[in-house]
Amino acid sequence: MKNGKNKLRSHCPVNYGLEAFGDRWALLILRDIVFRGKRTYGEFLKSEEGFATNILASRIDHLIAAGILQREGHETDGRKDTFSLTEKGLDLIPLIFEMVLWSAKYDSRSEAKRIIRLVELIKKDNRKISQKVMEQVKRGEGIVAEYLS
Amino acid sequence: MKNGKNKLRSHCPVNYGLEAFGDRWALLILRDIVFRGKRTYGEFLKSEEGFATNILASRIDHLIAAGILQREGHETDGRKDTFSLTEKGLDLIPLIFEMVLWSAKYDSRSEAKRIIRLVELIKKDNRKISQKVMEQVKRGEGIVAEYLS
DNA sequence: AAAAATCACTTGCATTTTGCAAGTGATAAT
DNA sequence: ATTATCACTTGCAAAATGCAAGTGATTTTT
Repeated sequence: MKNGKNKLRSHCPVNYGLEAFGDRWALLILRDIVFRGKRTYGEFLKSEEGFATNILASRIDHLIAAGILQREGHETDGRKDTFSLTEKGLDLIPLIFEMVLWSAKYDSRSEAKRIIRLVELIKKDNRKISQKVMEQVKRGEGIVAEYLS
Repeated sequence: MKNGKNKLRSHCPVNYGLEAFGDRWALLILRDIVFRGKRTYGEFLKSEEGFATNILASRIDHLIAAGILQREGHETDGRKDTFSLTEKGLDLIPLIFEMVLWSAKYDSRSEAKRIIRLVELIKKDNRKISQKVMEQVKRGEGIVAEYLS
């Protein structure tokens, strides 16, 4: 991974996206925030895909440098920081949802089966449901129960 | 990169997408096909981001194993193969378009400025324009002139 | 028909990135 | 005061990447 200070290889929109968030681990952090309402380093670390501690730290730094994530001190525990999506990060939700749609269609064992209601809503109007979810995530809720199963 | 035979780390829809096409180079191949109408190894190699020859070969293999790309013999030149998107690959176009939208919004130097018309159409109705572009790409046209500038 | 060029790779090797285990220093809980 | 928890960093082996230099199959040029 390159850090935010290196110049981009190109300003092609696809390449820009890739360099900003298109890293395997970086996108999983965003998923954890959006779908699981996670907010701290320790919570990210518990993800089933298995972050290495150094990689997680470096990806968080990268996302912050890219203006996608922001860090604040934890309200009650001085050891922790709280991470949340900036406006720029929230705007990635429609893209993540398209990814969910695609995987739901092509992965026969997709866990998207547990969020059929949400998948239907994305299919119907991604922009609309994304807007709604962006508000929820902004309030720190993650994907709420109403979309599950 | 892991090859198609390794099992997935998870069937989370986001992770599935990442393992299938969510590699820096893999997505650039798709971009080259969709936006530039490229079809051969040599054409991909010329991309401004600079593929290494071995990486390009391995990513093509990966995309084929993932069922996103397909290989056919070139019509007139026996040294070449022609690569094209499968149905599964074409279905990634809406996702790529969301990426373009996001980059257009946040990269002040985005080359998306040269496809303002297309960006507007995506904003208005991604599904609709994607459908149209899918047909064009299927015919081997890449993004056509009407969307440029 | 022979020689040269093109094309799609593969190979070898140095550099970079990853993944794991084991710290470390700060805060919190007991 | 002592121990645990948390968010990292460090060190190092293993894997992936990037580059240069092949290689073998066509195709083009002479």
